[in-house]
Amino acid sequence: MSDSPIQITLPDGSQREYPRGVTGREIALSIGKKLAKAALGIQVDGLVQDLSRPIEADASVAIVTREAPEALELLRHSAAHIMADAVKRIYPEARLWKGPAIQDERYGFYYDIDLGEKKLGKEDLPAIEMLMRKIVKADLPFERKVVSRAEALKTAERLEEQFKTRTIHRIPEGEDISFYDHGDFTDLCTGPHIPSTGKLGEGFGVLSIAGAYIDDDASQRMLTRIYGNAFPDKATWEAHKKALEEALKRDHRRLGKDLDLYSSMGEFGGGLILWHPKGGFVRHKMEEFWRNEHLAGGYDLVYSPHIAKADLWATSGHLDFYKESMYAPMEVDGQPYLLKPMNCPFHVMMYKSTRRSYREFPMRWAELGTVYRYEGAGMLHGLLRVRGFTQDDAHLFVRPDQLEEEIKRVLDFVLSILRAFGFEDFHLELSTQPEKSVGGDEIWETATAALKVALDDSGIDYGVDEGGGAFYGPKIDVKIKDCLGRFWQCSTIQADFNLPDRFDMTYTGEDGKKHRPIMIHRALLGSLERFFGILIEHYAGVFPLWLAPKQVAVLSVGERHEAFTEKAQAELTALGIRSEMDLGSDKVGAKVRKHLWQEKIQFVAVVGDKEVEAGKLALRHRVDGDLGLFSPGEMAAEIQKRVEART
RNA sequence: GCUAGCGUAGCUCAAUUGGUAGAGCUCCGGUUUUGUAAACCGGAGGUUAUGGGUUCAAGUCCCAUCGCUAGCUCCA
Repeated sequence: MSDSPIQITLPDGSQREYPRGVTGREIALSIGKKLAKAALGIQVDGLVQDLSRPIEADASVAIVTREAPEALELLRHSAAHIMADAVKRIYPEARLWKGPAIQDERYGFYYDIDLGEKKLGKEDLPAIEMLMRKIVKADLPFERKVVSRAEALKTAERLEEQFKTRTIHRIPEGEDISFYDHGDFTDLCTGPHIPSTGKLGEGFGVLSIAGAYIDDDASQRMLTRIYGNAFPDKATWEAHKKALEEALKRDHRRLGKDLDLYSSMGEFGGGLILWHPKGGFVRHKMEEFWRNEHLAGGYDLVYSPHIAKADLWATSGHLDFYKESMYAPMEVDGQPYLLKPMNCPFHVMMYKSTRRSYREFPMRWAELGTVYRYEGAGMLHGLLRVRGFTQDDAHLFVRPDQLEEEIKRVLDFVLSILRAFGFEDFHLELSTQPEKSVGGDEIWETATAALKVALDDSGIDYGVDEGGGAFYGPKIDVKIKDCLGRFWQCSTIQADFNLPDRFDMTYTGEDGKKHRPIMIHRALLGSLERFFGILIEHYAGVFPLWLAPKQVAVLSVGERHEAFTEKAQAELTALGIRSEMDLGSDKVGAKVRKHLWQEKIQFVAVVGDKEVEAGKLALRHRVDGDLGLFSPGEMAAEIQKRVEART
C-alpha cells in the first residue's frame, strides 16, 4: 500500500491526490509557481513543517507563505541559526547553547552562546548582522538530517559543541534527533526552517546582548545572549525599529525626568520613588477618582499601619511563604516588628475587632496601602519595579454563597475603572495552585471553580496559567494593552480560603452557628507607582485633561497685555481650570514651544492686542490646532467638556 | 544576586596615544516686549560617582565600593 496515492485537503476545502511521500514544495508547485516561490513551510494537520518533508498519509495542509502568522516563527528561528553561523565565523571558539524564536515586544529570537574569554559589546553587533546578510545572500539551503543518538553524539563531538552533547542526552527515548545544516553550519535542532537562508530576506537584524544562565540556573556558567528580530519584509522590520525608538521616547523614566514628574532615590535607596509636585498632582487625581468610584461602588475606605509585630506575619503565613520578599525585622520594646509587604493581615484584624453577622456581607474594604517588598537589585526598573509602593488594595469578605456573584462584580468594576484611563483591550488569565501553597487541594479546587465561573460569565477570553497562583489562593490577572500594543499586568483578583482559617475568622449565621467567611484580595491598578509609569508611556507624557497637572498655559504677547492675562488667568483659576502663566519676554513661538511641546500641556491661550480688545483669549490645542477666541468662561466650558470625555 | 555595558555641570554630550576639564540647553543678571515649534549679551555652575593604587603627570590605566542600563520565563 506504500505506493498508493494520498488525499491532500487544501485550506479552501478542495481535495487533491498526490503520490505518497509528496513534499510541501511539490504541492505548492502543483498549485502555482508564485505560491511555491512565496512558500516558507507547510502546515500539515496544523503542524508547521519543512517544505522538503515528505508527507506519508492523508492530511489537511496549508502552505505557509511569508505573510502567514505561522511564518514568523520559521523566519525567526532560521534567523537565529544564521546569526549563530555568523557568530561562529567571527569567533570560531564560540560554543552554542540554545537559540529559540520567542514572543516578545522587542525581540523575535536569541541565541545563547559561550564565547569563552571574549566579551561581546554593542559595537560588535553590526559586524554580526552584516555577515548574516552575506549568508542570506548566499542563499544556502537548510537541510534536515535525522540521526541516531550515537551519530548525534559523534557529530556534536566533531563540532566540539559540548553543550549540544548535553542536550542530546536530554532528548527522550523515541524522539527524532535531527540536525539542520546550511552551508558549513550544523546545529542540533527540531526545526522546522525556511527552505534556504535567502528566504529570510532583508527584514531582520541584531538588536542587543545580555547575559543568560544555562538552564536559568545562577550556579551555572553565564553565556552571552544575543537578541535579534525578523519579519516577513524589510518595511515591517524598519517599522519595528521605529516602534522601538518610539517606545524609547515614551520611556517613563525619560519622560518622568523631562516633565519633572518623579525621581527615584538612586544611591540613597534603589526602588524608592519621590513623587515631584507634578507627578504628585496626577497621583492626587488618580486617588480622588479611585476613592470616589469605590465609595460609589459599595466599598468602605480603611487605613492600616506600616509595621506590625512579627507574630502577625507568622499567623498570616507570610513568614513562611513570603519571607524572601520581606525586610529584616526592627526591634520595638524588645519585640521584633516587620515592615508590611501586604495589607491583608491588618484588614483581617479589623474584621476580628468585633463579632460579625451574616447580615454584614459582603464587606468591601479598600485601602491605598503602602507596602515594602524586597526585589533583587537587578529587578528594579523605574516606576515599574520598585521596593516601596502603594497598592490600591481591597479585601472583600463574603459568605460562600456570595463568592461567585462578588467576583463577577469585582471583575466588572475593575474593567470599568481601567477603561476610564483609556485602556480598551484586556487579557484575562486564571492562575491555579502553585507547588508552594497553603490550604488543602479541596479548598483550592472550590475557589478555582468559582473564579472560572466568573470568567466564563464575563464573556472575555482568558488563558490559564497552571501553577501561577499566589501561595494562599487562585487568582485572576488582568493585563491591559497600551497604545503601543504592549501588555501590562495590573489588576489581580485572588480568592483566599486560607487566611480566614489561619486567623480563625468567623461570623454568626442565620442558624446562630459560627461560619467561616471567604476572603477576596483585589488590586486594581496594581500599584500607583507602576500604574503611573504605564500611564506616562500610554499617554506619551500628554496626560488627559482630567489628570493633567496643568490644563492650559496662558501666554502674553507683549508687556501691555500683562494685566489682562493676569486677570484672565485668575478667572480661569476661579472656574476650576488649572493653568500656568507666562509673561516672560520670549517670543510667542518660544512660549508655545515650551508649554505645548516641551511641557506637553494640551492647551495654550494667547493674549495680544486683538484678545484684550475682544476680552477673550486665542485658544490652541496641541492636536486640534487653533480653536479661535474664547472668553475665560467659554474656555472653562470647553476644557470641562474634554475633562468629562477624559481626553 | 549574576553577566555585560555605562557613570564628566540640573539636562544632552565634547575632551589626540595619559599632558591646563569644554559646548549647547536649563538657571541667574541685563537688553529686548516680541502673534503660535528656540530673541540677544553676560554670568554662575565641576574634588570628572566614591575610595584607593600606578605615574613626573589620571576624566583617560588598575583595584574596590556605590549607582544606572540591557537581560537573566517560553524545546535542543
